[in-house]
Amino acid sequence: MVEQPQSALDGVFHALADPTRRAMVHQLASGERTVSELAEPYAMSLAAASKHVKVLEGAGLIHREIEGRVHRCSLEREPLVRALSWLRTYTDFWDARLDALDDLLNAENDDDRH
Amino acid sequence: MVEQPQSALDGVFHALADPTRRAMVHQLASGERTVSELAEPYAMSLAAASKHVKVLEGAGLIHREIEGRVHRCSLEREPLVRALSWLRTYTDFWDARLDALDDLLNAENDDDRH
DNA sequence: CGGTTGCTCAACCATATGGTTTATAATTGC
DNA sequence: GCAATTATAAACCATATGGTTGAGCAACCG
Repeated sequence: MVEQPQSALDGVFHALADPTRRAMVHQLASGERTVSELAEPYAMSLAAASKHVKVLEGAGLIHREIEGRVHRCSLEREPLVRALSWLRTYTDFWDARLDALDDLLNAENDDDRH
Repeated sequence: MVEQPQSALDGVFHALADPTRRAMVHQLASGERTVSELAEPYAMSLAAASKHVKVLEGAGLIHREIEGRVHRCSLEREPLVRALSWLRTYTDFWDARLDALDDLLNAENDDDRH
């Protein structure tokens, strides 16, 4: 499988597209959790929750530390930052466009540089 | 319960999970595009591209203006901001944890809250 | 008018996804 | 050793997704 820089975002956004997985991220934000702990809030089998954890892990969003029979999961910041950066590119661009419009509307000078 | 409208994020993250759709967002960042223009760079049928546009529209990421037979699409900022905010919650939280750790390492007091 | 363009819709197909249940492996505890 | 706990794997199912082709429709053009 050829991993292109964009395909990393595929996994991250896809992982975050599921409300259960986002809720798991939320849980992990307050500290490490075992798979059982992550699964506990949801009306689904442990196996199903385990799959969600696997998707999050595959996207790099969590790190798994195996301690005996317990799998302890923790949040990884980097993929979140990468997704954030991607989004910011476009929200910032929009801001820039709005700013430019604002500049035009409030124009004191017509300094037109890019 | 930080987030009730989680289903809105479902659509946004799902839409952004596809590289074609992210590329379309990229195209739209530099201005309005017709469906044909959005479809042109990709090795897929217009119908397929049209579906992608529909997904983006369904997620609220683009607005469609019909001018005669031409559908002119423009980027909507708000869903991007919403996704960004969601992500920032967790990257910021991480920062906070690192800050807290930093505080611990430099500890002068054992303030023990989270 | 008739042809072409821009786009969507419908039907279809292969694969992915999210869930289930049952089975299995490894660890822990009595 | 045996039983319970923690978690994954495997098989299965329904639905969603992303693509195709072909039809159809409205709008522009000559």
